[in-house]
Amino acid sequence: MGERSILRDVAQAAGVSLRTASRVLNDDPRVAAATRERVQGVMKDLRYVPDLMARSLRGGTDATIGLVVESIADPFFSELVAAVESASSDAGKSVLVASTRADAGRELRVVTELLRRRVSGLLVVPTASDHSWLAQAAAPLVLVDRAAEGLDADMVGTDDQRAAFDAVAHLIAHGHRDIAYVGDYSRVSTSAARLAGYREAMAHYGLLVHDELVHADCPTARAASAAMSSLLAEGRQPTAVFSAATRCSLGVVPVLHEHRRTDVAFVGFGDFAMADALVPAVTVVDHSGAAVGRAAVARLARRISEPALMPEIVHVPVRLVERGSGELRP
Amino acid sequence: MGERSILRDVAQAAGVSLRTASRVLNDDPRVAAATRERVQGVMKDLRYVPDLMARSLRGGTDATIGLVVESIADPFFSELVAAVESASSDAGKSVLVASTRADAGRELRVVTELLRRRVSGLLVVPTASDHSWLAQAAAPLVLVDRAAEGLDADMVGTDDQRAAFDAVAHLIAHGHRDIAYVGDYSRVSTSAARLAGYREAMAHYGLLVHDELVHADCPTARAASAAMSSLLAEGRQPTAVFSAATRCSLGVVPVLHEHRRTDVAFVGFGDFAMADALVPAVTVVDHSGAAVGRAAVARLARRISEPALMPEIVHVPVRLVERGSGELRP
DNA sequence: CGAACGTTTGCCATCGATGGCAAAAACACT
DNA sequence: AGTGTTTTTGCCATCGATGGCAAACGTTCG
Repeated sequence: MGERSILRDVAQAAGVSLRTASRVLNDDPRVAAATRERVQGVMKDLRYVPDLMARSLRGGTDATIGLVVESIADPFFSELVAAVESASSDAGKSVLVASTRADAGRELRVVTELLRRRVSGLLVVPTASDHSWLAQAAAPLVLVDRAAEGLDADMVGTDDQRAAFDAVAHLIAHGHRDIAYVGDYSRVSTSAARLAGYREAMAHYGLLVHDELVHADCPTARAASAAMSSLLAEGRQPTAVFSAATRCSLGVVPVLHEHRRTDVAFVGFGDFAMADALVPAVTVVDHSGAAVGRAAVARLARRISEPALMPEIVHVPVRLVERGSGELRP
Repeated sequence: MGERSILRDVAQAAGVSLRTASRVLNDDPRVAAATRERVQGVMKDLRYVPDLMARSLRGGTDATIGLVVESIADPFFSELVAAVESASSDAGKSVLVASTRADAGRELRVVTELLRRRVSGLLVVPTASDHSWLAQAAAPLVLVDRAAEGLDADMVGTDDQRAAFDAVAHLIAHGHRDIAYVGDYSRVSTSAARLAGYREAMAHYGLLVHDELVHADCPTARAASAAMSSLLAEGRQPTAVFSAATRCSLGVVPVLHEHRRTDVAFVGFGDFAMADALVPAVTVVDHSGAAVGRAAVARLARRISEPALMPEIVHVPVRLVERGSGELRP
């Protein structure tokens, strides 16, 4: 429970001025080798630990980055948070997390709060709505996973449309023509892009999109289950299904198993826990939060050091993990 | 864009002293109503936002809490992080997250880093190893999920042994006698407690534990899969399985399905995404990170306001979610 | 030996907000 | 009006570290 010692104590004990002690702390070369060693010795003895608050106040910026996501518990975002924390920590920065709960008001509040902390940079997964106010933010900013309306800033994410295109093209290449789509509402911009990719692939290979096979109204696993059940129960039967979100896959896949319709080909957007243990193992687009998180941290570091950079869109490559379910033939 | 304004600017513009402006900011009653209004008006006009670094430096403590977990991406921990962020945010505190990657050295580093930030409190999921050094920590501390060796501090978590006991007793009540155990190594203290609960239940109901049915060596889903496969392939056949971790369940359940042995009863420790969509739906001990997180934040708040409190162990109740797989009879 | 130079070191102000204390103002009352 | 009391306000120091500048030191050279 020893009193925590400050730089003044160190300086005093070493018989030097505060300024010199500070120099030693910051590896300033303008310190005689002997003095440096003496001071460092004292620092060890007193178990001196620099106070980051003081440094941040003086320096005008804190060695933390703020990360704002929609929901921390979501598998994709939790991977993202983990990767961001890991990469930042390696770069000597701590991470402040905050969630918006998909609420624009709350988003404004948490971002403001982070700015008050003088974070050295911000990573934000924008919630759908106007974000021009973010342009005022006095901190380097990188958008993650999706672009923000009314805001020209760096964006690191996946090329959703292209990834969806590839996934659907994969199914088409295996002979499927009646391919169902199950995904979230199109007002979520990433969902819209994935649906566009689906349509683009169908069109590109000269296939007709049957609207009854398109369910772009499943925000939850439960909704996706219902959608899949109804697809199997009536109307034109799909020989393959493309699920545009992990949440949806978690609803669709069990239904296929339950109805013993594992003959229906399946490709999901986003990996999930049991995917490779099921029979057949589930083919997915490897939409990993980890890769996006790492790339976002890298881009933010770049923007911090070179603030004048033109805003840029960075697309993290995704790959199709072929495990069986996506390679079934009709 | 616009220069960020500081309290001095506000004071100047309102024609009052810095101290008075500060009083207005902190709702100090010793300010005339008229003055207060004038100052508040100026604050609005200048879009004044107080600097938290300065406040923290002066106050000696920052309105953040530090959260240290083993791995952020793990489903249990990500729920925990989400709940902690949510509860803290409601209490006006930000959250700094850090992960230990199950490395004692890294744990020491990240905790030290958080202390340098003068967090107002620490929530730590200790990695197995001696933690007496944490007693020196100059910040209120609450351990989460498990106790730490050599450290007498608050602990908020589940009563693992009891929950495991109940789960196994549930299987026994449904007529099972040959109950297999699949779980992580016993050097993880929570795993040890769960195994103890299993043994206790068996003993309590006069059943013999067959060592060949006990697999306490599965740190991953893959290992659990292998364990389950070998259980089904040879030797004494279990009529029920108790999986002591979500990770393990994610390995065991697919194997049961793959071998079409869904007649084997199953109870898992920890809920997971597909559990209620499978057939039969999976009975689990609802070991939710959310509840633990909320309780931990509450306890930390209490400890911050009353530092002299005796350390205490808080057990968050868990309940058995009966969905079908655990109610099968032999 | 003193000038001129480079190397070390130290003093003071600063970042932005808050706490202690005292001064000023406002009010009550004899 | 004068004194006492309460309210309202302001000055200054402080939290801990760092930057600018100047002073002290040591060295080399004319």
